[in-house]
Amino acid sequence: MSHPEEQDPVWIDAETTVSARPADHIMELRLWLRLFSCSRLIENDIRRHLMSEFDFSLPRFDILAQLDRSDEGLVLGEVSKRLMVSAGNITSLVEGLVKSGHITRTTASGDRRAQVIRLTDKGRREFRRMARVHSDWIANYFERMPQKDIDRLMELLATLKDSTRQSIMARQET
Amino acid sequence: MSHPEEQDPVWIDAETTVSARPADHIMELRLWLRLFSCSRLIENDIRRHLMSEFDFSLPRFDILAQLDRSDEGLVLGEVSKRLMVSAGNITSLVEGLVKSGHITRTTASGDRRAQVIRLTDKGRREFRRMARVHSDWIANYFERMPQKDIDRLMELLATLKDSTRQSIMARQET
DNA sequence: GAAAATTATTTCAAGTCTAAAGCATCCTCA
DNA sequence: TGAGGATGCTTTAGACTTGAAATAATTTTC
Repeated sequence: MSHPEEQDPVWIDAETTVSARPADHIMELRLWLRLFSCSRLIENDIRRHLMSEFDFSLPRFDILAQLDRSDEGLVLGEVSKRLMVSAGNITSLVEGLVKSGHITRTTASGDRRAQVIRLTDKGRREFRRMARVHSDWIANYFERMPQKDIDRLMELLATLKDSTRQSIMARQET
Repeated sequence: MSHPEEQDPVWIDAETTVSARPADHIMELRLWLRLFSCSRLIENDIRRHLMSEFDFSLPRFDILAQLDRSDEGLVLGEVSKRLMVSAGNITSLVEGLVKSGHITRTTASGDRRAQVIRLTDKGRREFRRMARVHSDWIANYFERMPQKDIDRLMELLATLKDSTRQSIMARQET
């Protein structure tokens, strides 16, 4: 990630170097890696526990979590967007959840292309049983952080999300 | 994720409710989801660009990135640990990178179980070509954040990582 | 109102990922 | 020194993931 082969031009003095080295971005890179490793650390841990304690995969859990909030169910495309995974991926997960009796799938009234999925009673019951423990795990990760740090982190991540979205948008317009 | 079915016992008044609802953890849950979505947003974007501009997958790039920092190469287990992916996964990625001529693999001197991988000249050259652009993308994500927010986020994520690690350790000792 | 463009989903191939089992090698300690 | 355990890696089966192409339905446009 460092670029030892990129030498600063000799006419750049120390002062200039600090303020004008657009090609380096070392701090940003480290921040990204740190963000990523936090995320991965937690995600892996959740995945393992969900599997070992409930024999349920994280992607399946994530879909149920989205559905638990909406009684009217959700269209597949909406689930795909919220979980930030491809549409093709959702198809097979939904198929599995229908087969295991956790959700139902019906054609949307008014748009025969769209599929609406909903939790079944079994799905809701089992999701909530898992969610109760799941939320305890999560709380544990943050347990050793002061409340004010948690609040601040929440704000900063909101800022980052906005910044990132804008950056992605901007590139797409090009 | 919300638990509408969990009613507070009636003897808990409003005051108590605020300070003593250990089973809810709504803020922590939201913080995790926000962290996760930031991470996923960025990761997905990087993956897409790496693929479309260099026809190179993110997992392969990640391995090269680890190797670029160490001239003496790395043992597979070390790569696995740093990237936080399973050992079995590394095996096939390494196989591919050897086949495409980006890295070499040799048995570690002194331990015939261990495999050391190193960048080839081609690997280093191609990695750095990609890394240059890659670090620009990263910088863009953070571009709209004030420097002091970036610094603070860096600190808070370090705190979170520690907190999370301890939480995971603590559970494993049980 | 029909062609063209868009949208929602499915299918497919190829790649990534994990956990668990297996193999080979190394280390420990009596 | 040699049995037992630990370590490093590979193999395997199965689940997840993506992007691209295909299908079907809707909306737009002229």
